[in-house]
Amino acid sequence: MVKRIASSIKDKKLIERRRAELHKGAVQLFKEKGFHRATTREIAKAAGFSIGTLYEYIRTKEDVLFLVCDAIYDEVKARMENVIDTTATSEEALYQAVESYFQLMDDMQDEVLILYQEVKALPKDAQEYVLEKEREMLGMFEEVISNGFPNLLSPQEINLVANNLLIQGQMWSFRRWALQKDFSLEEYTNVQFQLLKSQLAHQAQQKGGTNDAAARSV
Amino acid sequence: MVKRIASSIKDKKLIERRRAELHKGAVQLFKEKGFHRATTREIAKAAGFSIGTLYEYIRTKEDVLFLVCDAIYDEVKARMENVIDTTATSEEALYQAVESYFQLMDDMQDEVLILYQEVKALPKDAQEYVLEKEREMLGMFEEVISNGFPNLLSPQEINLVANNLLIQGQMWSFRRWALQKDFSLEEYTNVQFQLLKSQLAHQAQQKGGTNDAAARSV
Amino acid sequence: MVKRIASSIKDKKLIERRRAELHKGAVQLFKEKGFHRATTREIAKAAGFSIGTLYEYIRTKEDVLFLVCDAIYDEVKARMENVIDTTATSEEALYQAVESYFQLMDDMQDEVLILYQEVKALPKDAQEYVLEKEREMLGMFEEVISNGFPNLLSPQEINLVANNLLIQGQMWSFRRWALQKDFSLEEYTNVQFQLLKSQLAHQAQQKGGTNDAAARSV
Amino acid sequence: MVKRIASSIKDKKLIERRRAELHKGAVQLFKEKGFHRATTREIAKAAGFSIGTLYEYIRTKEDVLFLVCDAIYDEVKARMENVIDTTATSEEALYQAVESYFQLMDDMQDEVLILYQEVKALPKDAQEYVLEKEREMLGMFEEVISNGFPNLLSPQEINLVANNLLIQGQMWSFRRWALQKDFSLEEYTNVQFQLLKSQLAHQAQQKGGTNDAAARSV
DNA sequence: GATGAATGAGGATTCATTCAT
DNA sequence: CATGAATGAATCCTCATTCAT
Repeated sequence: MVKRIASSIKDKKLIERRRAELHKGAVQLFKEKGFHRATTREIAKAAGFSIGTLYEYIRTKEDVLFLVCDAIYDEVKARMENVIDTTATSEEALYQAVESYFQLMDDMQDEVLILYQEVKALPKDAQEYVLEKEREMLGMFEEVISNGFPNLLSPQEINLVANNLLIQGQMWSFRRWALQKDFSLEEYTNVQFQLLKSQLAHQAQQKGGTNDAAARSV
Repeated sequence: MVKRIASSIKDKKLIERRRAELHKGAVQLFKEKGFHRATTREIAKAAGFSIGTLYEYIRTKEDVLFLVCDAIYDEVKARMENVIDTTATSEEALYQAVESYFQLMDDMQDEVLILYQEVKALPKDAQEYVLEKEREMLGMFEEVISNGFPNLLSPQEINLVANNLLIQGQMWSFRRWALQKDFSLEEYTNVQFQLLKSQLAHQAQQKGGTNDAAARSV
Repeated sequence: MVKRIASSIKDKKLIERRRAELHKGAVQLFKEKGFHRATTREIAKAAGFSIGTLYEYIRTKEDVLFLVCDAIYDEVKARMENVIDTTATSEEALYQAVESYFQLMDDMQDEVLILYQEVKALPKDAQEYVLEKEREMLGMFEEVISNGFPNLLSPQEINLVANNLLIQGQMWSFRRWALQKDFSLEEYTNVQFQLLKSQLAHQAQQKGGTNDAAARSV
Repeated sequence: MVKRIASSIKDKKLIERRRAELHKGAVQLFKEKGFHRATTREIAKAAGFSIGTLYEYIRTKEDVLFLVCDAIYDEVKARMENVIDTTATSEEALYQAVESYFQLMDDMQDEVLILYQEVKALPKDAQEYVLEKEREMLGMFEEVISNGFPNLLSPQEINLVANNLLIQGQMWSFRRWALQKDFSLEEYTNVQFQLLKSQLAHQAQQKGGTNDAAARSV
């Protein structure tokens, strides 16, 4: 499942270091000009090395984009894993997850935007790889939801709520023009929370269960 | 606010006809290869005329993209106006609007995808124009919501619910890989409805109002 | 067997004209710098058009080389066909053929040299095509020899004599440094003739045939 | 006339050893890809050392080619000197020389091919050096011919027969596609012998000399 | 109005060579 | 002596755009 980018450099540590520099420069550059308008020379410059050196660490321009996308998911995963307890049975776990996720999307706004706008520029197999990563994220949220509110939602509903949450986080980045002038991140998080709670609480009510977490929590 | 694409052709009818052909060919082509990978020659061919003729109806390649985007919004607007009654005070009006909108997003999946992936390739002023169109859409939904459920939600909440609905329609297209294998459009619409209703009903309940539409409707 | 080079130009006549210009410029250039050292821009310039125009008539740099090689064989074939009578049963026919061939090799010295030095730069399939052309040439000589001196030589001997003649013509070009300071073309032709005659005459003698053309002719 | 390739290494033995490795790897590589398509990195790898080390033993890529060409002539010379007696006055000496030479060309097919296809890639002065080597070879053959058959042929005829023999040996390599499917090396040698003898015998006959070696030998 | 040949700026990629370790 | 990371000039090719017919 892991996709490796070939490099003619032998020193593994060096590859890692250089690619981190590359990632940083490229994100900045892609944010400004987009992937297509950025030339390989500009990418090299932004990363702080020569065009020749750039090509010691990648094979094609598309590799740079993939490197960026891959690194984004690595960081998202790393940060979410620190925060999420997929076995916790409390509603708190869900809220905690959502809050952390929204915070993460706020921290990585530029990266998320790039992800949204440039994936289709990736070669087909890399696109597939990215989708797989998204599916992992989705699975994580589904788990948190179903653990937090067992027996409350149908699998289909869980799936949909997870999808909704996922893109609500991402839209904070790609619809910033619509949201960030009316909401602070805290407000955004709170209101989306409130609406989510309403959904769950009402569902719980419908089920009639009085000992139900969602119902109580409202 | 309306942006006009210059053309050296005088006959208005002809321009319209040609641009319709252009739109159709271009959408198909952009769906397959994306805007950047499509060459002007391919665009001309897909539209059924020569490269020389293409440039009689547009000035730059970006114009083609803008033409496509513009036409999308024109159609969205036309179809939504037929269906939406922004003055209706019934919850039904909202549900009606959402259902129509989701149906529209299903009909225009390819176009929506292009919109999502290629706007950043537009020149800045055209991007601004597209954002304005999105704002109009947003305003429309806000109106339907606030008319359907007066006094139920705060302006901020209305804004957020409208944004959520808008992208829920669009994600049916751009997350089709995650949604369309688990949902038919009808199912998708129904479940999202249900969740929306839950939100509104629960909000109504909180407000304690017994004469409230949302509360009754559940 | 015919290999076509793709072109985006529709006018067949134009293609032919332009490619003739291309051939002429390229031969001159390749003679001076060799194929590898010649840049595509230089090729375009030598042919009298822009780099963009060059690529309207070929797809890759290698195509230029193939075009040149192909044109060489076309001309060789055209000129030899005018001169050779493969059905003639006279020794004169052979001598006539050889003389014309040597003259041709003299006229096309630069082209022959290019052929010798650059074929291996062609893509595999084009190399195969060139070999096929050489085989045709070989067959032509074999026919002239066996018609000119029926029953004198074994097929193997015919094959070898044909090969010898073929490269004796070509070496006039590629070993010019060794030959052209000691021989005029006429001398070279005469001496090689004389040696060839000796071979045939002696073979005839060996066979004891007194009515044999080769024996008498000496 | 000897061209020295500069090296920064002091140890003469080491230089010689390294260059032998280099020669071996390079011939193999050039045979497969040709000189131009082979990169210096590939050359280094084929020789079994690093790119840095390669450049300790040569100064430019062309040096590698020259090294190869030079080594070829060294071996040709060494092997021919063992075999040829340029003072012998017997026809046998010539036949002996030719047979050995053809055998040598068979043994060094790949090298000969490289020589034919890549000399023009050498710098001008190196090309001159190679020509000089060829002239030496030519002189050797001329001597063997004129010693073997004194007074039989004019200097011009000797020159031409020598040239013919030389390239008949080489064409066994560069026209292998035409020859090696119809002839074994032995057959090729025998038939070319026979034809050569015919020439000489007939010449002798013409001269009327009855005590002549060539005439008797047939 | 329509056509398509011509243009050349621009961009991705390669690779011979160097030099610090 | 050996290594291999770094360099950037050089090169092939593409493609948006123009304009004469």
